[in-house]
Parts: sequence; C-alpha cells; structure tokens
Amino acid sequence: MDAKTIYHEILKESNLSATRFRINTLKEIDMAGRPISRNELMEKLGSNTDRVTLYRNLQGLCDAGIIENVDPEGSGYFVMKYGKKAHTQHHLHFECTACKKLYCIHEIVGDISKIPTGFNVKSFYLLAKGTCEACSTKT
Amino acid sequence: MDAKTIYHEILKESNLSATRFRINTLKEIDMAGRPISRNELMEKLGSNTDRVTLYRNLQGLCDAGIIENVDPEGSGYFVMKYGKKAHTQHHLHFECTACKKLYCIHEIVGDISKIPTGFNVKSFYLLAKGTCEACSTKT
DNA sequence: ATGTTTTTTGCAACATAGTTGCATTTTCTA
DNA sequence: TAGAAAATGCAACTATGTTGCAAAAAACAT
Repeated sequence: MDAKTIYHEILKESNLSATRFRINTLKEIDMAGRPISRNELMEKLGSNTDRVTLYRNLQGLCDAGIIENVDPEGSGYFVMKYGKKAHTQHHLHFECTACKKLYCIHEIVGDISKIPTGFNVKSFYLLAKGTCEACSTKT
Repeated sequence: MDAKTIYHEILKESNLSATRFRINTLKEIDMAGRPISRNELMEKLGSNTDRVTLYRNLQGLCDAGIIENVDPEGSGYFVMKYGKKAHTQHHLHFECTACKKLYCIHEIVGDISKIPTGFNVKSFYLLAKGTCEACSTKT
C-alpha cells in the first residue's frame, strides 16, 4: 500500500472524499512529524495553493478528528492525530519566534481539574515563546 | 486629587505626555478592574476613536510599564500594572467565548523551570477557553 | 501668558489573516 | 460511464494590525 493509498483510507474511514488536495495536505502534515503552521503548509503545497481551500480543508480535517490544531490562538499549528501516539492536549508548546517551529514539551502539563467550578472549560493551552536551541546559537 | 490628576501623575512619572487620549484610556482600563480587550476599550472610548492611536498608545503604555498585556497571543487584554497588587504573569487566564471577558485563575500556575535546557524562554502563557458561569447559565 | 519646539493625533493607505458566495471541476455512486 | 453530490478556485469582503505624514495638541522657555 503506497502513501497515497494510506491517506485515501484515512479519509474514507471518516467519510471524507479522498481529493488530491486533502491527500497532499495530509501527506505534508504527516511528513512534518511535528505541528506545522498554515504558512509552512502553503509553502510545501506550492505557492499557487488556494488559501480558502486550505482553510476549509484544515477545518474539515480537524472536525473529522484526523488532524488537530494545537495552537488555535495564533494562526494555528496542525498535527496528525490518526495512528500516532496520542498528541495529548495539555502539555506545553514552545514556539520559536525565529524559525516559527513549534515544539512539544511533555515535561510541563496543566491540570484542568483545579479550575474553579462555574467555568465551563472547552479548551486549555500552555504556550511558551522564545528561541529554540538551534536559533539561539546562531550568530 | 481628582481622577484625571491621578492618571496625569502616573504618565508624568513615566515621562509620557499627559494627553487626553492617554488619560481616558487609563481611566477605562483602571475602571474595568480586569484585563480588558482592545474592542471593549474601543466601545468605552467611543466608536469614533482612532484605531491607530489606540494601538500606538496601548503599546506605549505597555513599554512604559504602566499597563500590561496579559494575552499577547490573541488580540490582547490589557490591565493596569501601576499601584495594584502585582499581576503575576504565570497564572491561568480564562477567556469566555460568549462575553469575551478574561478571568484570572490564580489556582493554576505554570512552572517555567521545568522547560528543558536549550530553550530560551521569553514568554509563557496559560490559557483556557469556554463559557463563564454567567454565560453558561443563560438560556 | 505667549510663541516655539516637540510630541501626539487622526487620516489615508497598505498589509495580513480569515470568511462567504458561487460557478466550475472533481469525486463518488449506481 | 453518466448523473448526483461534494470540493475546488476565484472574486470580493471583513477584521486586524501597520506605516507615513500633515494637522493639532502638549510641553517648554521666556
């Protein structure tokens, strides 16, 4: 089963049409192996990619539970949910302001249960910003 | 000493001109008593308020250390820093998606020290979203 | 208090991010 | 493979944030 067929299967399992656009999008997200931004996706998919179609498909893939947006505050960072070790929501994400990459820091987690009663929590994010080791050591 | 004079003094201490715009802006932020968004500020200051001037002044007031943006990820929530109990950065903020108000949840704090070495941390945020008690109980 | 200098304001224009509607194309189904 | 259903790509629009500059306001020296 080649790569194209894998994503075809994933889409079919969620009752989504296996369009070329969706297959290419999933392939790029999966190959990145880390949460990837819309802008980086645009670059990988080709600069002539339609912005609207990308927005709509990323939203649709999130709704279907195939991918996940781990940083809905900014412009979004998307990661595969399917078939990988669960990308649990409540660890820290570190965004490098230089290279724009997002790192998962599993050493720091949040405990929603300590939020006072009365608040109806829908989402919970831990985010740090700064420069990663690679960017910090550049001259 | 009336209210206007108080803000005049605060501005002068930071070597900022005590303009009507800045005094009104500080008054609204102070009266809110909680972190207030740019949009809410615009409403309070009057819909004919210039967007550019508001952006520039909020930035300037932050730079001067008079106010603080507790959510620089989204569109920003501003709170008085001066003369109040310190608004420490590392507790959770809860944003109500219905009324757009931001609540400080001091029960949950983050521990930056657990971030692995190599990462050069500049900022650190904890954010939850959902509905607050008032909005949750509305029909 | 008044005139001069400096800073701030308000406007026009621009840039980026995200959304909506719709005709055309692609994918699905029988 | 033909018709039905869904997705794509385009134009246009909204919201958010930024830059440059002339006019107005504030600060300052006299």
